[in-house]
Amino acid sequence: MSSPTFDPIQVLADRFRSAIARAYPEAGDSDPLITASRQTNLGDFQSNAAMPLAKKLGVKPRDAAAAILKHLDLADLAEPLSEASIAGPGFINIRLRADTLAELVAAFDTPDLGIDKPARPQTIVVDLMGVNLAKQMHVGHIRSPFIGDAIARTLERLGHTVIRQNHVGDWGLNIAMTVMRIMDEVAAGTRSLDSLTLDDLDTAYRLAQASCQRDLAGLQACRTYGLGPKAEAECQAQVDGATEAFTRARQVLVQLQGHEPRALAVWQRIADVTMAECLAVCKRLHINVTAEHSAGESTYAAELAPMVEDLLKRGIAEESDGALVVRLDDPRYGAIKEPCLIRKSDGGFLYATTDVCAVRRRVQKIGAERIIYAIDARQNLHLRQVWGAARRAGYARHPVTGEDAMLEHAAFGAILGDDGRPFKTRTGDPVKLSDLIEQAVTAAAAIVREKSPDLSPAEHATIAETVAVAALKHADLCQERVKDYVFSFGRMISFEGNTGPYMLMAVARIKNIFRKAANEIDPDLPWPSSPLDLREPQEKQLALALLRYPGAVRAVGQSLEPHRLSQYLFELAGAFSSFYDACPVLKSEGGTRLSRLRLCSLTERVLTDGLSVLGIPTLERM
RNA sequence: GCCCCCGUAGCUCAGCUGGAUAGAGCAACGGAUUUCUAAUCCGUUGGUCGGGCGUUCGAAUCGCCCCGGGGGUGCCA
Repeated sequence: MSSPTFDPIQVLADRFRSAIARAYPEAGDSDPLITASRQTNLGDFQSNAAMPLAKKLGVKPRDAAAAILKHLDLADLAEPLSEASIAGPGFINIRLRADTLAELVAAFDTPDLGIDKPARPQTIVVDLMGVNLAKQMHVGHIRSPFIGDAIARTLERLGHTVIRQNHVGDWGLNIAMTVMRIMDEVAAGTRSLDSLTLDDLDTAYRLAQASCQRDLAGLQACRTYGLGPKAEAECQAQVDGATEAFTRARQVLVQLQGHEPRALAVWQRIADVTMAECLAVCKRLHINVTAEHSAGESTYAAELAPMVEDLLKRGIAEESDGALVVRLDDPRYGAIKEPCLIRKSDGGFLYATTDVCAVRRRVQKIGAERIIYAIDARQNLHLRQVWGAARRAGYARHPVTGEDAMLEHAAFGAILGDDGRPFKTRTGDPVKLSDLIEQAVTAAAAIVREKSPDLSPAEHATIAETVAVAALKHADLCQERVKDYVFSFGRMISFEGNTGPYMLMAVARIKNIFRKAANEIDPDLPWPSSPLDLREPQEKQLALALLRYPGAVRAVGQSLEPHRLSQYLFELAGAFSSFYDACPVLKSEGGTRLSRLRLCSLTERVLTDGLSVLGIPTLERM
């Protein structure tokens, strides 16, 4: 739990709780309902306790507020209370004393910035990537790792044990088709495995898909409309060819399943090429996903048949039209009409089979008490089916706690273009991720060169890279994840408003103050521990904003919505900008300067820490 | 058909377990710079919170019914 020493809401809640208990002993334990005031002209905090209390006891709300006030002693914390502190139907407004606020900020000024370890850390699996072999990464792939990594970092920051899982799509018939295609090309001497690139694979993947796709509709049309023997023969040839290719692809899949060395070598090469690119992108975007987080579908392949046997034997799975399903009508399993299909009538397994198997491994072997899926919102039904099946099978029951793991979908919407339709290039192709990053870096570089001409080209390059990455990630993470959002290159890279560059700028300005301070001021000045003197309104507002940090991080841990932290950080940066404008730091003197330096330092630490929790890198200067 | 998600200012979006006159940013307009980065700050203009009914002292928030948009829906992943 949170340490009560720095949190004004906790401190006030304690006082209100006892005041309420004295004013209305018959009321029992009543929530003081302390919140930060929305209008700062009325106060810093407010209690909404009087209204529900009055209702419960059948008295007038304002009378209840007056009674609470009568028993409330905040003289050491807040500015004097009076009748005027009661507003509207019974709100009680509180303004903290500057010295109290200073004490709270000093208590908050610890290495962990008010976020202490949980009494019992949880083991949490975050499913956050899911790239597919042989497919070029495009913008559609980016939300999962952005959001998933931010959630993972948040939970780590809160003291939990987080296991990232990159659920790589590296198995199944689609992959076998590509393996077949590459094997054919190698056999024909048109392809060298050594020089294989992801672009090559992307092309091969698409060609392979097409070659296995039987155009039955076309053939039917030829016959129906009598398009002539030639057209019909061509269509027939296509269908025959596709049928043959499809059959061969199935054979390749069998070879892969049997670890046939030649097919497996090609598969391994495809996996290596894809993963190298994927992990390089992660590294460049400061996404904490590395090789050790890979848990591809192929690693579950051998477990599927025994698992399905287990389900069948225990009567959890049943046959239906030749297929094997797990029914989920029971409310305990989600009350889902559509059953979870785990084996096709031809004996093949489906992605649901693998996903059920993944729940089992994550809970039974990894020990997950909570599994979070940072996955496209469209997968919601699929996930609920998988969870229902896993719970029904007992796979979700934690071996130690004996309780079902929490299974949560951190769903996200699509990235749209200006036209409100899914973000595509002018030609209609998906936007390649590497192209998007390059474009962002180029745009950032142009701005940095213009704004900071005094820096070296090497510095420009470094800064542009970081600004671009921050802009991209921030543009995604500042939005409510479940909604679609409109991607705007100009808005993202802008320094105005709630953007990555604006946030980096706030950090860089503070760093700049300390750079100057180191030159112009005795470096031994005791600002890190000097008393805070919060006399200006901007100083108070900044202090109040700082104290909200732990709550903002916890809110993300609970809601799995990183935009809440982003929103908070933007508000903190705004409070700092107002402070920066109104309160000179280096030009002030004595205690004021020391106090302001400490305030700056704290702000910088919170901003940097908060951005790092979101996975956004910061800069010393820009 | 059934299920899920979304609808807040001209645009892009916040709005916490229901709380006061619904907030930011952009755009528009007006100010502030011999200044620690003006890449900023301060102010003005702008909204029947998709519509209705209900619960409540109090609803953008909770419930029900509509309207509009998107998505999913047994043998692809």
